[in-house]
Amino acid sequence: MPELPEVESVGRALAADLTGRRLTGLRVRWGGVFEPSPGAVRAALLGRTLTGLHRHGKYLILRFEGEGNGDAAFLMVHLRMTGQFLAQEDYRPDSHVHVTFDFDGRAVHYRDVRKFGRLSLVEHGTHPQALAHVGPDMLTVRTADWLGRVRRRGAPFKSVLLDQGVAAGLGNIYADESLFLARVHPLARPRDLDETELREVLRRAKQVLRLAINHGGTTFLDFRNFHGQPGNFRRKLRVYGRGGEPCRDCGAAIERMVIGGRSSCWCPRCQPAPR
DNA sequence: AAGATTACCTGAAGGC
DNA sequence: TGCCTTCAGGTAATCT
Repeated sequence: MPELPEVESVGRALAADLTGRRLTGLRVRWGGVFEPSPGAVRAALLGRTLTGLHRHGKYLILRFEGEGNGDAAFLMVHLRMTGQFLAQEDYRPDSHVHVTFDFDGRAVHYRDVRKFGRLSLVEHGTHPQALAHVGPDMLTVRTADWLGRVRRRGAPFKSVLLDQGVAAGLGNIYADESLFLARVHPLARPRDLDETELREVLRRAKQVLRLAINHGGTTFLDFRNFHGQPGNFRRKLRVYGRGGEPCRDCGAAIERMVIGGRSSCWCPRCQPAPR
């Protein structure tokens, strides 16, 4: 599932391959991925050049310029659960490929088995509001800003980390990993922790995100990897998906429970239960 | 009004 | 050519 590190990796690959190229074709098999509509996206972007790509949390924002009315237009991408961009030369689209972009003859396929992902047109004027509901990026948020956002929260820390309005980018995997590294129980409430503990959670979150980026992410299919193999961070995971298995640090059995509707794993010895 | 629950989707896995 | 249920998780909408 793409979280911040996987989205970062996809974005880097897209930027490296497509920046400066012109969108010459748009083949749509299932128009439901586009907001507000395939026609609007086609009218706004076809014939224009991809001039920049930016990531914020789990969003990718593609900037298109040239021709048109002179103003830049943006395509805001969220891969949700199973969205992928694939560009292997010999790739044969299957029934889950909903859109194929042609960039000067180079085909880039958008594939999404569960159809949760969205490719949203953002017109020039509405650009500032497009991400208004999303908090600062988890990788670059300033400590004082983040502390102010979490300090009074009474929900389980696990849920606060997943709240993209607080800070954007952590998903279920890296939220569990961050709490393990910080030695904080997922049910601990931010308002009950002291500032040192809160700072440690943020420090560890940034650390694990950077580490995962350097390993190519955990589960996404990198479109530059013609084998379609996943990133290799999976083997580094300390608690996520390891319920019942021994903690790599202390050997205790990793526990699992549902918190805020999300499967959550932690080590009962390394992350003692809150009082 | 923050916190909890459900809807959106499909495929894998497991029980029987 | 087995059928059915459960699970997986990001976010928006809908609840309490």
